[in-house]
Amino acid sequence: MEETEAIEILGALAQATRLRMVRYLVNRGEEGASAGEIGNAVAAVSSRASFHLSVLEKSGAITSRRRSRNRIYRIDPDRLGGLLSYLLNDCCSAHPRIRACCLDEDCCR
Amino acid sequence: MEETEAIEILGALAQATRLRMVRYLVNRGEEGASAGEIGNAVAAVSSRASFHLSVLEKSGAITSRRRSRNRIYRIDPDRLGGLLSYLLNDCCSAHPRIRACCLDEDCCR
DNA sequence: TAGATAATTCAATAAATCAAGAGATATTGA
DNA sequence: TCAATATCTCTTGATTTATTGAATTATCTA
Repeated sequence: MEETEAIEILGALAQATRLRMVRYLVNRGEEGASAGEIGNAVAAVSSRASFHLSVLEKSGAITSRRRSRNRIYRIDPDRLGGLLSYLLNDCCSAHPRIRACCLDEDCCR
Repeated sequence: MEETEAIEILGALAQATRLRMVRYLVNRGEEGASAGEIGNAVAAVSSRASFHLSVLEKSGAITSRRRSRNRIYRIDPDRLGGLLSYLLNDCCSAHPRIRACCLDEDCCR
């Protein structure tokens, strides 16, 4: 992953509404969710939800496709995994202590 | 880790100069580096380096202490590890595919 | 103590981001 | 085609962030 791509995803995640959207979509899995459902889940009015979803999609963290009247959003696991790999393996040179935190859920709180 | 803490670190990392600073500091390890060295390494004038270092320190990604005339900065591995753990285990519910990317450096590019 | 060095703070400006609502667009079904 | 539904785009204003150079603070050494 390129630095500019990583920065775009990091910036997309660095916002409470958007981070909650990602968390919600991870739990929805393959099924995904419509913009309306997501907006409801994170308490955002439709225009706000649409804006934040477009930021997430532009960064590549999520994908979408239209299904009837709805637009269904899903996370892109490879993309999110790619970001984590970039941070851990590339930026942090697989630092042993940082790596241990990822493997062991109870490591760093 | 709290959501607000994670967002602050994500926001700190979502900027090219700061991400390069972190990458540089990871490679410096325990030894750390002075503000001047870091500014040089990332091609930032002193006031800009100071500003970005303070953003990183405020987020908790790095720590500092004065040593003689210099201020020495170091990464906080537990804090960075905590962020990765938060993203992987908490936000992404240890999603198998995302997790695989972290463990296998060649998984998601 | 005076001068040199290292880093931070300040002031000014430019740019980006966020929020909410109004209106526009796309899709479906009667 | 018309009305209803779902989503997106645009506008406005407020807030935050980034950049630069000048001024300030802290520290060391001759």
